[in-house]
Amino acid sequence: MVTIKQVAELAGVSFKTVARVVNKEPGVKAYNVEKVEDAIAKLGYRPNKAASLVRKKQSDVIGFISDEISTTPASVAILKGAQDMAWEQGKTLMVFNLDPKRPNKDKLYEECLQHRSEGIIYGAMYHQSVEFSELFKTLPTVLVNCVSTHNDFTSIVPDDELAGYYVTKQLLYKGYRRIAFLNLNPEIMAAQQRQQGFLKAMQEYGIPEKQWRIDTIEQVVEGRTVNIAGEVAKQVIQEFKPDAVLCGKDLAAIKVYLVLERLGLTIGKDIGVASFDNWHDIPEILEPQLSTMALPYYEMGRMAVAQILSLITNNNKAEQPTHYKVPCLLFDRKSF
Amino acid sequence: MVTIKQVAELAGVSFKTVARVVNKEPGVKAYNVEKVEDAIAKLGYRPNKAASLVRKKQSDVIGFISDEISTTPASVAILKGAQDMAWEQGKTLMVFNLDPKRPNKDKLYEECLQHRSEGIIYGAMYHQSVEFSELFKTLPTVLVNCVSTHNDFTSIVPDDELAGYYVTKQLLYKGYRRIAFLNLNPEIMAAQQRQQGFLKAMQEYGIPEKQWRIDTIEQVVEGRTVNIAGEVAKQVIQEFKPDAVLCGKDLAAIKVYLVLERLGLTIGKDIGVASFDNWHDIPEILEPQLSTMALPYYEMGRMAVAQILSLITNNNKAEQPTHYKVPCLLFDRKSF
DNA sequence: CTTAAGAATGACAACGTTGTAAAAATAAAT
DNA sequence: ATTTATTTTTACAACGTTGTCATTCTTAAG
Repeated sequence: MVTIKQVAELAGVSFKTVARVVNKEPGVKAYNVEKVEDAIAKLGYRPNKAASLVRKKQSDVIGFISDEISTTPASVAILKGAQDMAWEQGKTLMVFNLDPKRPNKDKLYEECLQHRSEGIIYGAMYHQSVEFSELFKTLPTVLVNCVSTHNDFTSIVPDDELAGYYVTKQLLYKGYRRIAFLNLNPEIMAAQQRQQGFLKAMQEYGIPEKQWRIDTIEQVVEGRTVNIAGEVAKQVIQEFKPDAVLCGKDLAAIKVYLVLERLGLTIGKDIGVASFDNWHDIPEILEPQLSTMALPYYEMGRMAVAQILSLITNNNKAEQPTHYKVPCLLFDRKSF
Repeated sequence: MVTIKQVAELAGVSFKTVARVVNKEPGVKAYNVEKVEDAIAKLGYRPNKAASLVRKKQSDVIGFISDEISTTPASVAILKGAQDMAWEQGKTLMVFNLDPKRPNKDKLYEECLQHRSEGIIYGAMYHQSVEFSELFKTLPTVLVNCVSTHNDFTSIVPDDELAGYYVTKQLLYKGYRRIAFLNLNPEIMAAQQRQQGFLKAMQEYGIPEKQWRIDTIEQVVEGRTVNIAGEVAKQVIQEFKPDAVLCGKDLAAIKVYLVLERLGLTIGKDIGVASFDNWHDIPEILEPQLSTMALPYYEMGRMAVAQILSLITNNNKAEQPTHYKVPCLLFDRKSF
């Protein structure tokens, strides 16, 4: 690899002058700038970020640790948002995935430390509560889509309660009065909070208990989450005969659509369907198109980097960690 | 940040001895090892990878550049595979996404060069042909899910022709004789090659032209790809009345399922459905479960890193680039 | 033409490591 | 006990940058 000194030699100036040109520092004669730039182009010189870091003690790298996140399509958007923001701010993201078999967060954190990351973002697949060791206090650290069990980190999560409340209210507002909520695994915070929002809306409208029903579409068997949306949907719809179904995720809504098609019910007329996620093409591929609460993952990713940067500039001073709840947006289509 | 010298001072040895302990070099007295390890623990020392790189000229970093890949769920698995393999081999992946608005591959390549990446993986969203500048010849470079327009890079792609051939043969073998192929955008290599495989199988079985039909479920309007699976599926099924439908992707299969449910046809009995992708939970959430050709993205990601490592150790010597076609696996479920 | 001030350039230390070679300590052989 | 061989430790240069400060070159003023 060609170094700054080789460039200097070819350009016939001192290597410090080359450094000035490379870093766009002022005070270099135009003819020298030209000579240097020619030499750089000719030799194909690229500054060595590592050497620069050693001297400057500034890596411009932010670590991104995720629990499986980058394989789950729903929350890939977090990564994308973080990456876009990081790039805009002249930072580079270093991405690590937890090994699902031996999930060792600390090991990855160590890796980030060795690369002299300036901060760490930890992203989770589902909105949940996660335990962190003291090690995570080393650098400015922000949690996305999860909170710490001791609430001792700045976190960015979707406002699932508000989302549950809002979509339920919309259902009620449009006149639906017998609603089945096919919720996610209740161990997940998202499920709990949405349920609270759901209940709050029910209460405000004074809907009696017999007119709604909550079931879970995920079962945890030996640590693995099993999707039972199919059977549950069929059973709930046939037994309870709701006039609207609220699904915990778009994938479950597919299942509901299929059941309803088979029963000959017209979605959006005979029965309403709503959901959470707004996952890629799914809501638009369904017919009628699915109305769903979009989870603001992309925005959350951006916010995470923004928060990290703010922590860095404030020198991570131990003020109270902040907990951000990002509102979700209803994509109002045709299914209710 | 604490340095090796501070550790040496506390341990009462020279900093070179500390370096030996850190790098597990032999020839340090046991009592010194202990003193050093104590000091390291007490001070929380972590080796500075950047400083190490400057001296050793070995970054252990592999660059991963993708065109939108990490936002498209189908191929996120590539990234995961690459990351797993990299981690196993003691390498770190540095991930960059192309900005879809201003897709400047070279800029990201430059970034990797500045970090002294040892090699670059370029991953594409769809199996396609991509043009690369000379810059990409700088480091050992491997393409995943795409090939270069001049075939001048080692590439790893799914064997889409074989996949198309195989799944079609399976359909024919099971007795289906009137098959509609709802193919992806024909500009994409995946679509072209699957079509070749499809036709080859048709020919081998001597199926006359009138008994099959190929339509496209994606339209390119002003650079944007628009999904028209819905209308096409409905139209083809009603007009052509196939006894089997082969879908270009699982998402399109959802659409086909919905159409068939409405028409009262029983999938797997009245009509067969097959697809490509094996995308997350979708094939299993459908009923009957969808038989689909799984694209070997995870494996391709792993292979990419393996190839990079082999190129690195062979010093990237300009032998002919190799083109790997990875076979796809049929997940044989219940839909045909 | 001389001088002073300011602009441009250069010399060199420093960053935290690794690599090399020399020095010191220990063990083995005489 | 002395010498030799071996193991362990240390001193110091090197890596490619950036930061500091001294030096040289320009330009303008006297």
